[in-house]
Amino acid sequence: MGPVERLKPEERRGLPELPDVEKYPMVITRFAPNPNGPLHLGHIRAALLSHEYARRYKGKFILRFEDTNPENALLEMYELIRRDLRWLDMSWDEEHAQSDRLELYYNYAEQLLSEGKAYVCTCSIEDFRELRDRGEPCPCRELSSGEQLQRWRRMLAGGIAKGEAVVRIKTNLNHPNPAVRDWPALRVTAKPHPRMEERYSVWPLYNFSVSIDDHEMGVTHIIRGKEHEVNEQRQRTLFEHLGWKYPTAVQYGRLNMAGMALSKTQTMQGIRDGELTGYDDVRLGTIAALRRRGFVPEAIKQLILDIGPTLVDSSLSWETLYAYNRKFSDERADRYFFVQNPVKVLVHKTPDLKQVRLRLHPGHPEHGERILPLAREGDALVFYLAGEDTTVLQEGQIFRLKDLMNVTLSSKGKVLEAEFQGLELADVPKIQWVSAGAVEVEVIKPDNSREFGLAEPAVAGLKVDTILQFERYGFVRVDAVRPKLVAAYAHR
RNA sequence: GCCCCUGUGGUGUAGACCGGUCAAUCAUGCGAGCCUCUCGAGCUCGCGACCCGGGUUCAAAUCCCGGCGGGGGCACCA
Repeated sequence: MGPVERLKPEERRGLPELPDVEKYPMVITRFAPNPNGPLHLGHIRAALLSHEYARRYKGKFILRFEDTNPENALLEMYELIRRDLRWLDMSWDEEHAQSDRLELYYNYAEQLLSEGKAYVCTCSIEDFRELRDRGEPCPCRELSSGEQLQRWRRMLAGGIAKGEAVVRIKTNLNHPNPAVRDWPALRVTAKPHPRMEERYSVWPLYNFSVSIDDHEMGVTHIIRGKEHEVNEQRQRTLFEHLGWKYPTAVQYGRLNMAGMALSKTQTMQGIRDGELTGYDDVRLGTIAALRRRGFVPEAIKQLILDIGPTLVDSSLSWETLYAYNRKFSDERADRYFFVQNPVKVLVHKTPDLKQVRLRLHPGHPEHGERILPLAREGDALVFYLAGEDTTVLQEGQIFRLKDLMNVTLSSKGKVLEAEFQGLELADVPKIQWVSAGAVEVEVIKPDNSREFGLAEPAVAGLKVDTILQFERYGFVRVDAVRPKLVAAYAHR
């Protein structure tokens, strides 16, 4: 139906246009991770969207480490995060760490205190909350700016212990959401910072440093998760105090991966307890884990961009990720034979064959060939077949050793025996096999369980990080080659 | 409890702001077939959705109201 109408192919896929682009001379976005844990799919969504938009509008993309909590920032994370971004082919035009910018935050804090737009609160958190929930000011709020500055200097000089004082931004005390009222901007911390060590003991809180940096760095579009809705309201109050224009905000919903814990806290806890093997434990949804399993960055990127910046929560299935990944892996991955739980089979009455040469990739002859040598034992050729394949086979059944020969299973006794039938391609079940020079392989499955088997000799020359397909088994990445070959499993 | 967001097939999305061309897009999934010396890939065909109820209108997935469902936030974390 609609024969003419249907021809219209102009259906635009990809991200929607960013709002307000015309209001700015240049689009500037940022990715602002807390270096307290590994990046996962959820973080990457923020990064990828921000990066993609910056590139689309020929703007600027900033990487900013939000490391203002000395309690949980981890030195190793800065580089792991950069690595993950590079792996996903993201480049950034500027890089900052908030821990380098404390003087800047202090200056603004002082300005706000002297202008009566902020105050140093020494109330206990319980007392403050009680007043706040009633919409009433705490006693500290009423003090003169001179007294505020005095308190502030005492904070900076180390005269106030952790938890004893906090700088609050004044807001409307009747704001409908109590969480927004007189929110905290800077606090005293006790632990040394991984980068700055003992140099500072007063650290800004998220909403304060984010606001200042977004303004100072000229960020035009803030793309972030909807869990920041209330934070945005808080930040707007600060922008008003300082007479700044709030950037355009774009929010997206939560991204759930079926059956996968994306939580940073849980991940870190698991690693500490030894429940998980590391940031790249194959059970995790971290970028490091996906990389380890052999997912290709383009697949992850395309999937995330296809989901786009929708405000609705999405729960992704692994199947979808697999489908995206197969598209890329299938093109690139060379093929090899692998038999899980190998079972020995003797094939009698065969021609005198020594080896067989096969293409590395069925669709790409230019990838080259591999050689599978054949082992002989007396008058028979020796093969190893996957245990599961042999249990299904019946005595008398004819099947084909793929790319080699047809045989009939003659005995399923203690040793499996078969008889040669012919070389010509036949319409019978085809199964993978290995013979001489087979290599032991350990496969790490996505649940971190192990499977063992033998692969053809050609895999011995593979390097770590190679992505390949074990035919009829799945796509894997070479995770280690010594002391033995270990492969991490991605998917079928 | 309080503040806020959201609801299109099994899943992820397009369409919604500017109602009609939407008997609703694309992908994935599932089913059938073709192709292929892999249970992978590719090709063809098929299955499958506008949360519910009102209202506005000649006309509603699209606008309004109510209900129900899902989610986020209410840290001296980010």
